[in-house]
Amino acid sequence: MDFLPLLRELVRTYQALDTFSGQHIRKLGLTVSQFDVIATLGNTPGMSCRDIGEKTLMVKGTLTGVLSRLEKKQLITRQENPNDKRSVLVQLTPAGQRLFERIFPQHLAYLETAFKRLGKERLTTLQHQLAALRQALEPSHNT
Amino acid sequence: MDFLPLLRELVRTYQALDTFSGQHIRKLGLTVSQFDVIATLGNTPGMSCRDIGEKTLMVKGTLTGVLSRLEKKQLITRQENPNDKRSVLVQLTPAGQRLFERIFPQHLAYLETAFKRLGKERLTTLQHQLAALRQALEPSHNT
DNA sequence: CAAAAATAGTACGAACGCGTACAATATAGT
DNA sequence: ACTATATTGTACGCGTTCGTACTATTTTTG
Repeated sequence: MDFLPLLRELVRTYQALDTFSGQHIRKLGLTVSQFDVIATLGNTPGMSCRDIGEKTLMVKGTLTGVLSRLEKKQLITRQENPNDKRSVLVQLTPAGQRLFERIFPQHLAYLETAFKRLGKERLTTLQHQLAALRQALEPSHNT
Repeated sequence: MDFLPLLRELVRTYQALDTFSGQHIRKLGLTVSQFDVIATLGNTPGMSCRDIGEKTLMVKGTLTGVLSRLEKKQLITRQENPNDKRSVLVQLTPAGQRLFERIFPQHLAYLETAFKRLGKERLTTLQHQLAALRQALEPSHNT
């Protein structure tokens, strides 16, 4: 049971990130998930739900709801994709694009205030160590 | 923006842990949150909501709902605390205790299959590095 | 002691998050 | 071509998560 402290620390750190990020984003009028979608779609010609889910790490069922709320806010549009009628082309509206341009750099700068305290070196190390842990937890590794 | 890959990896690893743990727990008939509460209360004389929240990293509002569902399943009881009438004493029922004894060691062993792949050394290192990141993200550090 | 501030839980609404089931379409296998 | 299978997205239900407001008690303070 040597791993329990690490397990707890992982949860706490994740929560700390979510709180830190979320407090700022909520002031800008979005949720973290909504921000992630806006940030993903910014400066692109649009993407399918599948692609957005891959980038934002949301499962498709979750994404449907988030997109609907963004659509209601008139920040994105959903159009049919002529090449594949199963899929949907999601794009920022002009208002969505303006919002993106306003808040994305601002939020990145905000995040940087925290991360710059850790050297660039440590960021990479930590990232790799997390990846190793993740792989140990992933099903492909459990065959 | 050097930190974005780390940020993404943190989320992915957290999700991987949740999925890995959750798949097993759901088979045992509980959610991860419910399991956390059961595991926390096991082998104790009972605790207040405040203490449970501290151990499980749940905020009190979340805990209320989780406890109510466990109460409905007759796995815990809520009793008045005579010393402080604001607080509540939460305890496992006999059924809850039996469930704890049955699934807690089992789930620990399950988790260990993943964590044992990383040396004990790496567990500690990772834990400390996560703690450093968390502290950079916490409000006390932003004064 | 009396008023003010802190603490313990609950209530409630909004949004996730995930698993499952489903309909529509596309792709493979034969 | 035709059927079996895979993929895309939505619908839905359950449980969580969080913020805010609220009640009931301590505890602190003037």
